[in-house]
Amino acid sequence: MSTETPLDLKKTVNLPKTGFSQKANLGQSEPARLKKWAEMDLYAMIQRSREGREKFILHDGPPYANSDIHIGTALNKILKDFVVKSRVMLGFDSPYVPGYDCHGLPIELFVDKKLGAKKANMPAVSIRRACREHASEALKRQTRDFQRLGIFGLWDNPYMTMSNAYEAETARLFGRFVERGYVYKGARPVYWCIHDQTALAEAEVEYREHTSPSVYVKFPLVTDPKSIDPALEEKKVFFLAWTTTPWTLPSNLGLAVNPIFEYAAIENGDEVYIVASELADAVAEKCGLGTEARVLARFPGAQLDRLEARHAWLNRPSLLMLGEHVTLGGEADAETELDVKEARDKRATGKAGTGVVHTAPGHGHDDFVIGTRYGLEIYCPVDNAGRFTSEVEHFAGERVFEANAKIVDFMRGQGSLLFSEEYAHRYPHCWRCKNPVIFRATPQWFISLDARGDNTLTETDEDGRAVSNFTENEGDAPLNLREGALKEIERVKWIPSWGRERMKNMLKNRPDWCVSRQRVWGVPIPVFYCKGCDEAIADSNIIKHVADIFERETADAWYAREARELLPEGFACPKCGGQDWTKETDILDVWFDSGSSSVAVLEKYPELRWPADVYLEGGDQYRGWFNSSLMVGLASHDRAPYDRVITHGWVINVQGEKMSKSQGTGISPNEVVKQSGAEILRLWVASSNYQEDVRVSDEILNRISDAYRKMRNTARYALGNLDGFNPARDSVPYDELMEIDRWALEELEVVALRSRAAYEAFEFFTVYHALYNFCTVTLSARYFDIIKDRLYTAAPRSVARRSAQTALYRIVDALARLLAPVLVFTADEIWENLPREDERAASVHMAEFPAGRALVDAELLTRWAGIFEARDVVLRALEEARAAKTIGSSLEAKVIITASGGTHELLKRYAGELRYIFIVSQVELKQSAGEAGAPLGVEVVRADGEKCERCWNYSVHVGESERYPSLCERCVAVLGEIEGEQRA
RNA sequence: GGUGGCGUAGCUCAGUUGGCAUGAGAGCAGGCGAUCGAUAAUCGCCCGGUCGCAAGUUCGAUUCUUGCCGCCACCA
Repeated sequence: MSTETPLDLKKTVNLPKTGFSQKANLGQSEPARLKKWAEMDLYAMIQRSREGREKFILHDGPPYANSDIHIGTALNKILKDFVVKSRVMLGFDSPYVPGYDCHGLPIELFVDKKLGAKKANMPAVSIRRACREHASEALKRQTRDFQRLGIFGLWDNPYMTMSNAYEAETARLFGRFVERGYVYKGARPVYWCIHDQTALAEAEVEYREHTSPSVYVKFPLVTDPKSIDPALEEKKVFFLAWTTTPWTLPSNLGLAVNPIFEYAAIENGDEVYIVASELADAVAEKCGLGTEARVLARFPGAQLDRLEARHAWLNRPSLLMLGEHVTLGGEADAETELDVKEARDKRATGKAGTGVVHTAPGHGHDDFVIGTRYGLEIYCPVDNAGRFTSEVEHFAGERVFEANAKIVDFMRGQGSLLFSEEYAHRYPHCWRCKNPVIFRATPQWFISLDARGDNTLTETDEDGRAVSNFTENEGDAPLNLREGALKEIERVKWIPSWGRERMKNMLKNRPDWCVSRQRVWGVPIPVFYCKGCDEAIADSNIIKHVADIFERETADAWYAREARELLPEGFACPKCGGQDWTKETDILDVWFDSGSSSVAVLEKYPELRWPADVYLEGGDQYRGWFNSSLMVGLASHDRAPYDRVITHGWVINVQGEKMSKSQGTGISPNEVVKQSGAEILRLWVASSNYQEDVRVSDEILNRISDAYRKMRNTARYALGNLDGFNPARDSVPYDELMEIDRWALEELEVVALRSRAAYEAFEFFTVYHALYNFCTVTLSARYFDIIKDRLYTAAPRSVARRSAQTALYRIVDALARLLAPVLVFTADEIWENLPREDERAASVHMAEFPAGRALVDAELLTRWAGIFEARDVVLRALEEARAAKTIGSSLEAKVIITASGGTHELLKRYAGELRYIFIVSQVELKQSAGEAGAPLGVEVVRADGEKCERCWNYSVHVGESERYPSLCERCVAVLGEIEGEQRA
């Protein structure tokens, strides 16, 4: 026995100690850590650390460089970051080159507004400069915000669709389409303002109240009526069409009916009208034929295919066509594109139609599509100012809106009008001059989806691999773009899997790709026209020449230079030999720009490669970027530029409505970052099932903050109890660990396996829930609570304590790695606060996920599942005792358990441990003769003996030591150990 | 209107190849309590769901089928 003074009991308790603070203070700590990472150039370090590893390429879809980032943009970028970081930690070389979509209408419109009236007199080059500046500004801000979110990537050198190299490549790729025979010039209806005499984009029209004449027009059947139904023999049969744009009637070339509708022939005196059966009564009433239609015959719409009618008054055929776009009820019925919008808003509010749709291919989108399918001319006898051209009988020179009334009068006089009335509806207007617009076919450049490419690739790429795999058998005609795309869609992996179906459906019915835009902020369509003979020069060699100029000077060269300077020297028109040229004024659709990225980026950055392993974007990109990228991939490499496509849903609020900035329902990512930290936003993304729409609200973010704190505290507890622990020196071999410590490690193994698998499958929400549940239930509520006694009161270097520390160390080390892709900042902070180890990487982001063992000790886990079941029963009993005021703290309790059969055996095996597992002072185990499966009997009484001053357990041995009279036998022994160590 | 998707506790998610733990789980939130040696922490107990609605198939459906409703995206 020592004669020294007894130890200060408080000081012999091993309380947690760590530099890892409880409060995260993310608002300040995150920027500080970002600065540190920037100084050490962590991204480059990560890249170097993975040199030579298998590559995994996520190709960034470029966000639009217009405004500040939106919550949806944040969701997208954070998900991408999860992918890249987790692939790095799975051991891949996974670089990330972010990009920006810089051209296009919204920027140009913004600049228009800023320049105001000045713009009219400005040269295109100046406008483009202003656009370029605007995009640069926006992308700088976005870059700053993305970095603030903890997203790692090549931020110093992102790709920009407006860079000279990119613009040049875009032009070259257009040349590639030309070379393969996919490009043609044709007419297609677009919004047209007859006041400003310009085409308008969808975004440039606004809907306002407008009154139009609503007319029911008779088109006489030319085909023998008895071929439809014998009952119609010898009758005067008419198709009855409805429209609110009578001025498009002179351009009528056909009538559309829905093949799956039933149609009826209704009688009116000696005339018979064909309308949709379901609308027959409504039409009859409207047109004054009585309240009930007299039906002579009924037949399916499909039966009317390709029958011939005559124009309502012109001596010209009007072809019967079948179209799914024909609907019943609502105002969309007999309409051109202009009114279809209306139907969207008002859904079948009134039955104004007839089920027979007047079709003018030059004046409506549906009309155009169906007209093209049936080989009709895209007829548009209306000039830029909205006047009928001279070929229009009776109305030449009339302005279309004024012509409406004249046409109605004319039809009334001539007998083809059955009924007309004024009709109020919403109609598109020019956003600038506020006048109503029309739909009018104008010349545009198209990429054909059905033309056979007549110039298949024969080249090899840099790796010497043949890049043509379009045709499997020599001699077969090459697939066209549509067929090629469908084939590739089959091969690509879609996540979620229904993406394939969706992509296919979209592709099947899509019309040719109109790549013309009548704008200046973009890549010009590099085509020349001969002034002498009007020949269009769309030639891939010429385009290559132009692209090389773009490469040096940006595409501004198109506007800054004369045509002659852009063409090879001495170039003459192959048709007439002329040498005077004009330049095409249209620019390329921005989707062509971004669609070019796989080639313009993946093949240009040395760390990347074509094709990409994965594209990851919102579901709106099926028709957008996924599609345009696929087209460019096919034209350039005969293959999709991606092997996998992952899509995410939209960010919506609690009511399930989409986030809207204008309605103030949006949550700004920058606000969240400022108030709560980027970690919270990232954790929110991880917690959500992104494959569906993702909900966000203040409440949800608060929950996430709570979850963050819980995980942080869990890590902090482990770190605090590892103070002074040296893994190399103090670790206890696995086989010598106490069983509950092994249990914790087995549970860790299960979670680690699960998380790894979830990362591999891009199921981050599974990672989140697995890790969060592990922290709260397995660790905090169970393991940590149970080992607390041992950690605090056992001798610091005792095997018992080191056993727990060994487990804690491995757990928190693994936790940091597994959390790293999500909690980028916090995981790194945990990493820093782990006990030093020589081979530890400078940042958790250079480390890999825990390797994981193949085998888990399932038997051990099953045993402990049984123990914890019993524990739950005991805890309930303790709660009752607490309510009865028998005990307060659970250490004041002694638990008497009665069990039978297997349960008894199990508990007996751990008899010595039970008091620690239940966190009570004493446990008495009794065997009952009850049948197997009988409920556990639990009795709770006051613990025997006195409370030990040091460990707070109750013991009958307190007071037995003279030196430490207030201590239990355990603590007396521990203090002896400590004193021994101090002497040594 | 077309195509695709979603709908399990207040919130985020599990789960059910249709019953074989017949009583649908977890965490958070809420209520009550314990502790005061993870402390702007920690632990426990309790409350909470007619698995969107309605039919059908079946001995039996939240799970299968159909229809409907609601919400979202793309498109017309």
